[in-house]
Amino acid sequence: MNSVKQRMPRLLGWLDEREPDVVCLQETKLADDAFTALLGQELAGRGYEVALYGEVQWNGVALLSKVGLEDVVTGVAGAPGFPNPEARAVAATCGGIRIHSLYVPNGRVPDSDHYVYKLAWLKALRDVVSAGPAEQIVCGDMNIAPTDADVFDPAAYVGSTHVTAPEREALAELLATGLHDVVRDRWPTERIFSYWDYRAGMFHQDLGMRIDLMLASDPVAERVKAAWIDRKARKGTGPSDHAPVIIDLDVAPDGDIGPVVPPPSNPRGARKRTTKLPQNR
DNA sequence: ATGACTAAATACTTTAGA
Repeated sequence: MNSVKQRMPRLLGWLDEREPDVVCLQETKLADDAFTALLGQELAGRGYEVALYGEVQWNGVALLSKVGLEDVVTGVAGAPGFPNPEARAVAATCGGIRIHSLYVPNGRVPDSDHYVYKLAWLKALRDVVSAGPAEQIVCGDMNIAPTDADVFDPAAYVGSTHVTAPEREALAELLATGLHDVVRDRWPTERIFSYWDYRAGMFHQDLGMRIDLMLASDPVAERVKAAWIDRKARKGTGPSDHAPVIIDLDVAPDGDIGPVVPPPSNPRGARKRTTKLPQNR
């Protein structure tokens, strides 16, 4: 979000456009009471239950759900603070899936105190996910580009955080609990970024990084029918510097995630689409 | 030239982001 307060009109417009069942927000930069005062009514009116873990100035995460919001846990058990606990994780069970909305620490400079904090935080996260149920989604601003294909120019990031071997190893250990990077799996060779620096026209030149990830366990990954980065949401006036990542899940055999919607009756017969769809860029 | 842009607290500047 880079401030939910600054992004409120865009957020509400995006919710109305996409109508997601579950939404994970990061970098809300708002204390919980201020979040509720600002957005409580707007979200309730759209059918969302809300779980919040915010603070006054920085960080802040949220989970919105139309399909249930049970067993809410804030923070990551066993994770360090910097030095105090920071509002970087909220988890809940929504429609039968354990969902984690995460804002992984930045790391700032390799080998700095903040970098050590980032790695320790990720290790604690791995342990929590490892002990979690079979159906999980681990998502948010992971602040790691999984491979060099996930940055516009690997040479530009040498010596920077987000691409170092220990960070990528920490991500690999998280994935080794049984998670799939479902957006990369869907677009194995495409240039796809989720973050572009505000400066120097980086977005307009498509010079970015893919650091916002949607990681799903096996039974959830099997239900992914679409997965993409909503680059359009980064355009226009007053955007965040990140774009939303979206996945569309098929309804589970037990009906998890939303009501089963009957197919529309179409007495005149289905019409074939003949116009070419625009590219998502 | 560690610049550029955006946001926050508290404040007219510093810290943070990545």
